[in-house]
Amino acid sequence: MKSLSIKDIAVKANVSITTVSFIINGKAKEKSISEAVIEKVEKIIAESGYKPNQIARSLRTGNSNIIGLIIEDISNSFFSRIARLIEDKAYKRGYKIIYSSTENSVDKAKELINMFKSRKVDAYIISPIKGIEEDIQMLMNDGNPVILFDRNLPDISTSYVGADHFNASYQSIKNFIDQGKKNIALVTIDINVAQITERLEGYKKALEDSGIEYNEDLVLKIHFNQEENETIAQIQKLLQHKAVDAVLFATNYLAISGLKALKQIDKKIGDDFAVIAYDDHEAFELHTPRISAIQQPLEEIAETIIKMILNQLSSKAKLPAEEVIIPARLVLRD
Amino acid sequence: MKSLSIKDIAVKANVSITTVSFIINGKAKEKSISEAVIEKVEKIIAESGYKPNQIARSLRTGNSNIIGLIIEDISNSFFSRIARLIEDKAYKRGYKIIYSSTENSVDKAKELINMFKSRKVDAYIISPIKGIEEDIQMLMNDGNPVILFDRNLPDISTSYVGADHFNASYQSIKNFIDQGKKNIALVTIDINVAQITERLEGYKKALEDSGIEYNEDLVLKIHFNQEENETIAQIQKLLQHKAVDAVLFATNYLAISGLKALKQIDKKIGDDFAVIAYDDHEAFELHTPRISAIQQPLEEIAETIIKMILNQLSSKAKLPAEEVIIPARLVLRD
DNA sequence: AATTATTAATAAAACGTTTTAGTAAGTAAA
DNA sequence: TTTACTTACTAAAACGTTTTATTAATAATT
Repeated sequence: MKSLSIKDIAVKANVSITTVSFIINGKAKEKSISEAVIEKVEKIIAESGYKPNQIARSLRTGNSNIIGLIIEDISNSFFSRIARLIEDKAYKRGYKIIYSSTENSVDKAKELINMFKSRKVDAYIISPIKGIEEDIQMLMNDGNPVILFDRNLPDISTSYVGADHFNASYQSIKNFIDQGKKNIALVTIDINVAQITERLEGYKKALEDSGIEYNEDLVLKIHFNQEENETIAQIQKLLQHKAVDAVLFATNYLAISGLKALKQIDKKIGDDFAVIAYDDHEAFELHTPRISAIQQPLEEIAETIIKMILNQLSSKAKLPAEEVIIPARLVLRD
Repeated sequence: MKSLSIKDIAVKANVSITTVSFIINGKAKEKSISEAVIEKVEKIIAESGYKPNQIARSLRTGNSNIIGLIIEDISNSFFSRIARLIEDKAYKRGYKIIYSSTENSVDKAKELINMFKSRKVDAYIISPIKGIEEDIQMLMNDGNPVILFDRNLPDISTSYVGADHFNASYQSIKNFIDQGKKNIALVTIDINVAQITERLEGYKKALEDSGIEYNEDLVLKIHFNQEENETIAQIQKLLQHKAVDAVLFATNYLAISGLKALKQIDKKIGDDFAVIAYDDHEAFELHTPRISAIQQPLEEIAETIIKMILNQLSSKAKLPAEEVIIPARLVLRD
């Protein structure tokens, strides 16, 4: 019933708790425990199926081998895919992930940080939202490794990994222009984070560089958590009333709403109307016609995050904040 | 730097650790601590931002307020959506979720169970795979609440929550037959779990009840983790060489592969060829034509799981295993 | 006046580890 | 023959809580 403790093993082997602990932790050699004892204890451990209590271990050592992952919403495919990759890579290095979704709520994000803190996670991977700068700063002051990803907070100096949103957006618009598009719309959200504003900046710069005047009416900013029906209606209005010949959607779910919008009105994607989505989605490959998309290099982002975390964990000194910007890829379809 | 402990609070308030602990845990009244002391201590706690160390707490009390969630793959939308719902509902009741993906590997699943065990999670929610029956039985023997979902293990008596796969499948095939379909195919996977075999049984029974003979050539069993390209090729072969006039895909990712397969060959979904997918997906609503799908009641499943877990957690005695089968819904499109 | 209850608090044990600081016995060096 | 090292092992403290048992003072009851 009750699970075995190190003491039970010690009694069975007729040695001290200390000795068992040394053996468990691979310090037997270093602490000059005899071969005979090592073997005996290891045998007993294997036979009994004893597993050290990680909680007691954490309490004593102060670390948990757990990394906290805070994202916006695990049911969004961008996050679930990256979570899966991070989980995988962390697992291979002996770390577990606890994740939780903020749902874009500052309060929930703060609560999550507190809960991770009181569970003594070893490091934090956060896709942040505005309003938690102070909490993040406190984590760093306390000496915790913290890596932001996807979104960066400008007012705070943290390590960050993300795609080159500005350039990806710039290239997409350039691509439209090269195809001869004149009235290029952008459908984005009204969230004030770098990752989103960069997409707008890329859009503006590409127009400017090609001598096309920026027209505010062609930029639709969707309220970040409104009902999808309203979003669809707004997009329909944008696309019906203007001579729009190309659209960049700043997120994949906006693009999905956009495609739903198009289904209901008389506007077909084709030679005289082009669409690109930011962040790929299974539906785009399947859509008729197939939808072009900007792919963020998920694998590379996850790998970089884990490497940076492990670096910080293994270095005693606090490392300087490091920003890694990874190019995104424009995948043209049909 | 170093975080505050209950001792720091006790010293500051000039009371004992015990007193502080009673106050933190809402036992002040019951233990007849005076109003004055309660106020003083609470003020100090609020001002200092002290948060109890959950690890120490867990070590002492033996529970963690954490529920372990073991699923196949968090990047699969069925699981990520259900994970999100479970997380949400658990959170509202004061529980946190740690999830991890098994990737359909027995070894990884066993490891995960061990890791949850050594972290003393309070309960387990598992979408199981064959081969871990013993480990699950051990969890239950140790008195842990365990709920299986999505898939059930026949050889073991556990609480289970899942959709009525047999009937959903049966209804779908009936629907095809009512439309006059004669050569109805099933594309499924070669995994031997109840949830998948029930879909096959529903298919067979519906044919039988309508006097259509079961034809093995119309059932394609895909190897569960093969390359998608091969899957697509196999589906194409099935659909090209037979006079197939309807297909039920037993999972949403098989349906997606199927739609990709159809894109490449000369077979259009329409009056003389119908398709239904098991488990809905964003892409289906968007596809031209829109794809009919069987929707599992995610919300209801998640809610039932959490209720059952909380029930088991709050009851001292071990409750008998309970199976809840929830009807699924066939959503016909276009 | 002596006993019993109540109130308001606390000391100390326990949870299961890791790790520091030993000890005791044998070996090598002086 | 001391002195110093090495080998093989262990006792006990510490991590930060919760909880049981206890105390001391005051109030209520006989």
